[in-house]
Amino acid sequence: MEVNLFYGIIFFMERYEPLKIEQKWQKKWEEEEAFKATEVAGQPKMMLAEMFPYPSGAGLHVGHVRNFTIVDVLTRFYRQQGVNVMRPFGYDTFGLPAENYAIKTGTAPQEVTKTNIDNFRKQAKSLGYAIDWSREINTSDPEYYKWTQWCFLQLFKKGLAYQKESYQWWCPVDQTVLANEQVENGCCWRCGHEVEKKKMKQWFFKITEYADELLDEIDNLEWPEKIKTMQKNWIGRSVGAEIDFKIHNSRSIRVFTTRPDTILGATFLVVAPEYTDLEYIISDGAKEAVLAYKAEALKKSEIERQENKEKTGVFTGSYAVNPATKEKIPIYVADYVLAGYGTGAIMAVPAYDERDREFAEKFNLPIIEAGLIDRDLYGAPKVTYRMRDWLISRQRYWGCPIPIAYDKEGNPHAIPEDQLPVVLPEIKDYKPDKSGRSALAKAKDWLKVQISVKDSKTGKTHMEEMTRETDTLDGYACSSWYLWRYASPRDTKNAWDKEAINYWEPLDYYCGGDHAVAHLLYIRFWCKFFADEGYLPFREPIKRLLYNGYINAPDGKKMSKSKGNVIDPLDVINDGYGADTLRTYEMFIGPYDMDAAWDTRSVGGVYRFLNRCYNLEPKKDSSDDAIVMRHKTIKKVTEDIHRYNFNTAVAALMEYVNELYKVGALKEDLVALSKLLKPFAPHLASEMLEKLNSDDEWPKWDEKYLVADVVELVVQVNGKLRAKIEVNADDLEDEEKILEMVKSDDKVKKYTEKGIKKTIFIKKNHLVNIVV
RNA sequence: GCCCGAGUGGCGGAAUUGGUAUACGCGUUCGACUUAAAAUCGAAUGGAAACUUCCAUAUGGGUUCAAGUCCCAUCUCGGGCACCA
Repeated sequence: MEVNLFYGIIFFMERYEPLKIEQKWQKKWEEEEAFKATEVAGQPKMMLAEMFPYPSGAGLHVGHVRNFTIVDVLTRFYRQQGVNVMRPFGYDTFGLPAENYAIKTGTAPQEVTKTNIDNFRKQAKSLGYAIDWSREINTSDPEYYKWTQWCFLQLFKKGLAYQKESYQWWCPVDQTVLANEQVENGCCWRCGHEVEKKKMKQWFFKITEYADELLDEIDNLEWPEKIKTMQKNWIGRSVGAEIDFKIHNSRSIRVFTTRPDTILGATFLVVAPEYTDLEYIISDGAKEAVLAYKAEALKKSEIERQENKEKTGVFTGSYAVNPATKEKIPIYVADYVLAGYGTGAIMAVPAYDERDREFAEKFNLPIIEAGLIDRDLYGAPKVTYRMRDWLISRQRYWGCPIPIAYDKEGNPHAIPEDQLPVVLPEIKDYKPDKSGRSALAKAKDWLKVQISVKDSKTGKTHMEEMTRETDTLDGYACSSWYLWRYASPRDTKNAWDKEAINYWEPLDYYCGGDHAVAHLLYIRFWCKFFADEGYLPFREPIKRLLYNGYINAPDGKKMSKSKGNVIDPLDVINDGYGADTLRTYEMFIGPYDMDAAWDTRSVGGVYRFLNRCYNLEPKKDSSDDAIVMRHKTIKKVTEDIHRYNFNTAVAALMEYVNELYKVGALKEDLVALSKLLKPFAPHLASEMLEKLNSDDEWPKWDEKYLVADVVELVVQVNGKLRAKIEVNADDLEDEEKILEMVKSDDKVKKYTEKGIKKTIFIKKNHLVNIVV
C-alpha cells in the first residue's frame, strides 16, 4: 500500500486489482438477478441480441467477445438511460462438430453439448455481460425443438414444406446433402471437400414464395448496405418472358429469357444436361453421344465446371421452330445452361449474348444481327429468381428430427402436434453411411409410430403404423425462430407468447459477423410466413443489424489452431488484465465493423487507462476548463455510442482522464467519468460509483458550457494556415471587425503585402481565408 | 469477368456537413523516482530543413478561395457473386 501526501490529508492509494473487483460484482449481479427483464407497461423498451453462438469445445474466442461486448455496451448504455432492456442469450447446438466429436470419441453429442454450454456460460459470466440468464435457450433441448417441429408443421400444412426429387449438392465426406447457401466455391462449408451432384428426394422450404417481398423490403431495413446488396444479389430477380419453341405437334421446349426482344437472332436452343425432358428431345441417332455427354457433365464437380469455361456441348439431332422467324433451329445440350434456373432451357442469341456467341463460334452456328422487336410479341411475361428453394433435410443424426412419418404407400403424414416433440433417440452408432439415410435409420424401435388417419370414404379415424422420417433438419431451421422464443422462453403451450412478442419485438439490435445471406434471409422468410399465419404482428424480425468485423491474429492472419496464433480471451483476463480491460480494448481496437489485428501491447495501454481512472483522486476545486471538458466528454461519448463509434468514445474518455490529471478532478468529474465508463468497463465503474455513493444514471450535458467566450480564429492565406488569433466569440457576429483584426495582425501582414484579392469568412469554423 | 468496400506517421487508427491533417493508443527517445530493474509519473515524437519555410492522406489529373473528404483515370488490398440466359 502506497501512502500519498496531499493537501495535508493522507490518502491510502489502493492498487487496481481487476480480478478482485470483477468477482465481487459478478457475484452481486448473479445474486440480484440484476438484468432480469420483465414487461413494464408505459416504459420505453429495447431488445438486443447477438447471433447466438455455437458452443464449441474451444470455448469463447476473441471474436465472440467483440460481438457480445458491442451488444453489452448498448444494453448498459440504454439501461443507464432508464430504458427497459432485454438482452437474452442462447446456444445454437445442433450440428456437425458435436456429432463428429461423438463419432471420434464415443461420447454422446448430448453430453458434449452440455459440457460445452456449461463452459461457455461460465466464460460469458466472467466477462460481466448484462444478460438475463433466465431466458437462456438451447436449440437441442427437446423443450425447444418441440417448437421447431411445430414451426415445420405449420409450413407443411400450408404446402411450404414439401418433398422434391432433384439433383442436389452432396458432400461425400459428411455424407449429407447441403443447401445452396452452404456450398462455398464448390466445396462443403463444414469440411471443405468438393461437393457432388446427387439425385435424391429431399425436403424443401418454399422460400421462393416470398422472393418478391424479401427483395422489396430490403431497402427499408436499417442494415449495412453490404449485407443488403448481398441479399439482393442472392435473390437475383430477373424480369423476362417464357417462350415456347415447337419441336413437333405434341411437344415444345419452353425457354426463359430476359431479352424476348432479341428473338429474331435466336439461331439455336440449348438445354441443360439435367434437363427433365431430355429423353424426349434426343433423336435416335444422337442418343449415345448425348447420354455420354450428360454422364460426363454430372460427374464433373462444380469446381471443374467453373475452371474450364471453354464451351462444350453436343447436338441432340432435333430441331425446333423459332416462332418469330419460323426458321428450323437446332437443339443442343450444353453444361453452360443450368438446370435449376429458369426452365433449364434457353434460346441462344449469339449476336447479343457473349456466351451464346462463344458457343456458336465453336460449333459453327449462324450469328444473325437481326433487329429488335417489341418485348411483348412472343411468350408470356415471367419473373425468375436466382434464389432456389431451401433444402432442409440432412442425412445426419445430431439435428432436430423432421416430424413426419410415411404410410405404406410412402406418403408423408404430419406427426400430430400433441405427439411433439419427436425426441431424438439416444443411439450408440452415429456414423452416417452411403445409404443416403441418417444413423436414425438404425434405431429400429424409434422408427415405428402410430398415427391417426381419417378414412376419406367413411370419415372415421383409425390408428395406423407408420415409419418415421430419418432425416434431420438443417441447423438453420432451428435458428430461424429463436429470437421469438426469447420473448417467452419457458412457454409450454406456445412457441412464443403473442403478448410478450408484441411487447419486446421486433428486435431493436442484432449483432453478428457472419451469416449475411443464409440465416439472415431464412429468419426474414419465417417471419413473413408466421405473420401471414397470424402468429407475428410484424413482417421484418430485425430492425437494426450491426455486422461486426473479425479480429485477426497479431500477424494479421486469421486465427487458427493449426497456425498456433490463437489469442484466448480467458488468458487475457487471467493474466491479470481482467475482463474490463479486455472489453474496453476490443471496443478501442478500431471501428466495430472493420477487421482488426490483435495487438497485445495495446491491451496494456487500455489497462493503464483503467488504472488511471481507478486512481484519480477528487480535489476540492478545479478549473473552468475541466467543467467544459466534462460536458464535452458527456456529449461526445453519448453521441459516439449512438453512432456505434465505440473506439472514439473510449478515446474521448482517455482524453478526459488525461485532462483531469492535469487540472484536477472534482467529485462530479469522477461521477461522470464512472457513468460514461460503465458500458465498457462495468465492474470498475460500479466499484467507483459505489465509492462515490452515486447511482449510474446516464449523465446529461449542458450546451451552455460548450459555448466558449474566447475562440481561436484560424487565418489562412491562399488556403495555408498562417496564423491563429484569439477573439471574443461575440465578435464572430461582426464580419467587418473580424477582417480588420485579421488584416492588422503582424503575422498576417507579412503574407498580404502584395494586396488582398478576396477574403472568405466561415463563421461556424471561425476561419478566415485570404486570397492574395 | 461483374458488383461493393478500403488505401492517412514506425504500427492500430482520428478528422461526423468540403474548412486548423495525424485526436486517442502502441512503439521509440529523453528525464524523474530507485542501489538497480519493473511499475508509475513527466516531456518529445510525420519527413526534410533549421528559427520560418517547404513537402506529405496509394498514383496522375480536375473542380474550388479551400480537397483525406467531391469528379475522372490508374494501381494495390479486402469482401461478395461467378456461365443465372
